[in-house]
Amino acid sequence: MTLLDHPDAKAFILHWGEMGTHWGVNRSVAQVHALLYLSEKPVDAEAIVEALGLARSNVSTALKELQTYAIVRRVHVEGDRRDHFVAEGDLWEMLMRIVAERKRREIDPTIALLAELADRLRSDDTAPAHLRDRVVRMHEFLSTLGGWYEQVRTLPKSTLVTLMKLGSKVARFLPGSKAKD
Amino acid sequence: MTLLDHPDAKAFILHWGEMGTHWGVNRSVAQVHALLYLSEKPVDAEAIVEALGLARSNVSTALKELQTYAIVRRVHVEGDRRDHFVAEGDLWEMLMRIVAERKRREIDPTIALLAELADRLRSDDTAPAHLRDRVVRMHEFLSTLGGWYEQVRTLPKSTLVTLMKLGSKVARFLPGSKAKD
DNA sequence: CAGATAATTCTGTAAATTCAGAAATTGATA
DNA sequence: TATCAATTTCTGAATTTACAGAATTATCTG
Repeated sequence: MTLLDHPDAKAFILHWGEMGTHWGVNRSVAQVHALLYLSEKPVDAEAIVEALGLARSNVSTALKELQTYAIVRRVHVEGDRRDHFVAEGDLWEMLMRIVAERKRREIDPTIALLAELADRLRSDDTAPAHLRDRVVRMHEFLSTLGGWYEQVRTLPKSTLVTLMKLGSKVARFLPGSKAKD
Repeated sequence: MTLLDHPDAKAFILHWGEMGTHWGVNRSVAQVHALLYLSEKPVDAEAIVEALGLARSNVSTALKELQTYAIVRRVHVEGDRRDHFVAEGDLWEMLMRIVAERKRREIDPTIALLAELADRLRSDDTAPAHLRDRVVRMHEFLSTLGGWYEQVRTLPKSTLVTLMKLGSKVARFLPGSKAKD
């Protein structure tokens, strides 16, 4: 593969793989994603195998995982019966989808558990007050954060980008703020 | 330890430990943190060992790690020469510190690498245009995100809480928005 | 300063994760 | 419906990571 011959492409892919391992995604998954992200055209599984030196099976698993994150999709290339794959090119979109999936997998179940614990502790006289307080607080915190996320994700991307470009200047527009920096 | 006898405390700690493994922190570190978070009083290392059934060495390592995140600190308890530890109780503060540390450890080096790659690709005629474009875009994206974070973290916590409670309603206050929901 | 206790670092082992190859399945074509 | 390519699933091996215990270093007390 010609793309992979480029040392900077290789550096990107290797680094991306390491990043993955620090963020709860396995190295192969992250590398496959990096390769697809850099690639101009849809790539088939066999080409990924050759480019990254992974086993066919791993590539298959990685592609499946990336598709559940919805940051890679299967496309059909005319005159070729093999499946080809492309990565989401819009980075903002990519980030949103990863966040959505991780929330679904990990945060939501955590909130559910905390709700249960908090609920039980509230009606348990024998429970140490401090324990109750801490669990309730954590539940409230994550729920608030989750609720905020659910709201913000409904905003159009353009609004989000505007907000981000504003940076700390958002504060200016809040009601009750004397407009200064 | 009396706190740990409570089944809900145990459930919290175990779940927190699993969460850790999905977010790039090892189980012991997350469990020690959970225990300290739930505990009313400062806890010494030996007590943690007994409560969680970990080796003394692991507890030592975990405490060190939590201190580099600055979400646990050492406190002195009168009349006891052993070190005792307490977790940050303000959850918002806790989150900010974790984010800060992970950015420092993982995001900043990534941005630095991308800057280097993007720079080299810009002055490399032989590089595929698409590769250059993708790397440059990723660099810009992460830089923007990083810059946004650096700005937002300077805002007072109260402002941040206000912003969060506002949720999607922030959009209303942006210049050029016809105030509706 | 000697003895004791606490804390950290080092090292071998256990556990968990990742991954390659084999086997099984799917699905397209003739 | 038989065949062949493509893809996925399963399983054992290899690598990596987490951890317990031993050894070392630091700190406190009398």
